[in-house]
Amino acid sequence: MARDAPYHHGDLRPVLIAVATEVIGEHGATSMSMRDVARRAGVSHTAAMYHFGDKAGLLAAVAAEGYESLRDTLADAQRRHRSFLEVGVAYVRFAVAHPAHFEVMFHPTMYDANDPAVVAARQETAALLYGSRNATARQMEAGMAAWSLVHGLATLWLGGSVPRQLTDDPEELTRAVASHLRVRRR
Amino acid sequence: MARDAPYHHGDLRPVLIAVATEVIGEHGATSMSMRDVARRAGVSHTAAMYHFGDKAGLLAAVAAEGYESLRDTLADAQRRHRSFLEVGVAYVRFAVAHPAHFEVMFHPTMYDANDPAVVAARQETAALLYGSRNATARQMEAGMAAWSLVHGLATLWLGGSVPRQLTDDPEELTRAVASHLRVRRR
DNA sequence: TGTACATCAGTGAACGCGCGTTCACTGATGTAC
DNA sequence: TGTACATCAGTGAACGCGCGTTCACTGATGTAC
Repeated sequence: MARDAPYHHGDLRPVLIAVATEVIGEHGATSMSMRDVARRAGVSHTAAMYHFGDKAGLLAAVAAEGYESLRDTLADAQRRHRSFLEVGVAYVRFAVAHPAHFEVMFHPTMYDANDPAVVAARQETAALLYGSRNATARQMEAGMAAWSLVHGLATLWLGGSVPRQLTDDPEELTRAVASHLRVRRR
Repeated sequence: MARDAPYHHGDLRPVLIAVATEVIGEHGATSMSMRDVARRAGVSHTAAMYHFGDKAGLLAAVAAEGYESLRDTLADAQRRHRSFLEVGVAYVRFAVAHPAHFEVMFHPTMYDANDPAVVAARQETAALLYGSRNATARQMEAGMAAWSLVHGLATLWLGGSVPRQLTDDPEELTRAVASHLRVRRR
């Protein structure tokens, strides 16, 4: 790979993000190092510094990609099913399918949380969860209830806190758990 | 402190756990180092190795202490109020008051999750959340619903994902959010 | 009441390692004229 | 169509640092006789 590699990689930035995501999935975000990521990408570690400035910059890129991907996933579920339950199911499915992105996204002290790309995608994601961009306090509370439920379920699942007896399938679990709750009409 | 310290500390183990918790609260669990903890406790870092074997051992002790403390907190709320809502409120309050313990507890890859003290306290905690030690699948699902809700809320709060407009008080938020949901009678 | 000895609880020096960051540099590419 | 030059995208060596682990050792304490 390094044998016939041209001096200019041509597409290094997205490759580094993908490799970083892979490493984070294996060993966790704080164990990720720029040197390891660069090594796996077949490139000097200073090349990674060039593209992201520092380690926090690379993690910010992972977080931004995660929020964008989650936003698209939720928007798609919303458009196809027009069902809040299905949005929640899509949320859990995303978390389980992309644990590395999920981990980084919700640990904003690890990266620059004011990164413009992160802020934009995160706001768009939140708007989908609150049901509207200019939600009332009551709407936001109801949105937080739903968000908390699926976020907690996803987090507990990833952390291995869900009893094995229940089910092997996170999607099935989400439906079963949600069936025990209903939104109160106030 | 190091000037007149006796050769035998006399109570080093709990002190090291407390210092570790402090460090984790400041910089996160993966940034915690045995050397830093020992340094802050005024003791050689090999003394810390002696008590916990390795870094994972110290984190297991923090997790065990966390589960025991959470178990006591939830049991107390249950005993005093006989209300599931109050148990949930106590859960969120615990997480916000003890973010370091909370962080370690739910990242079992960081420590030896089969540590007997951890396993015991964790099972007792789970039993409180499921409402019973020998719960049926339906009971466990309902328990997971409540647990997910408060766990998600606590996690999102600690991660800074709750909009500032809502409230500054996590307990108030928990009550407001929970008021939008009711348990379905099936 | 001594005393010998095992065990417990700690010290401090040394090791090799991977890390992030900095630096001077090079090779490839795009652009103005 | 050339050519000069700026900019972009990378290299590789060097730095100082903190880390976990290991090692031989020491000082204090508990226990058997």
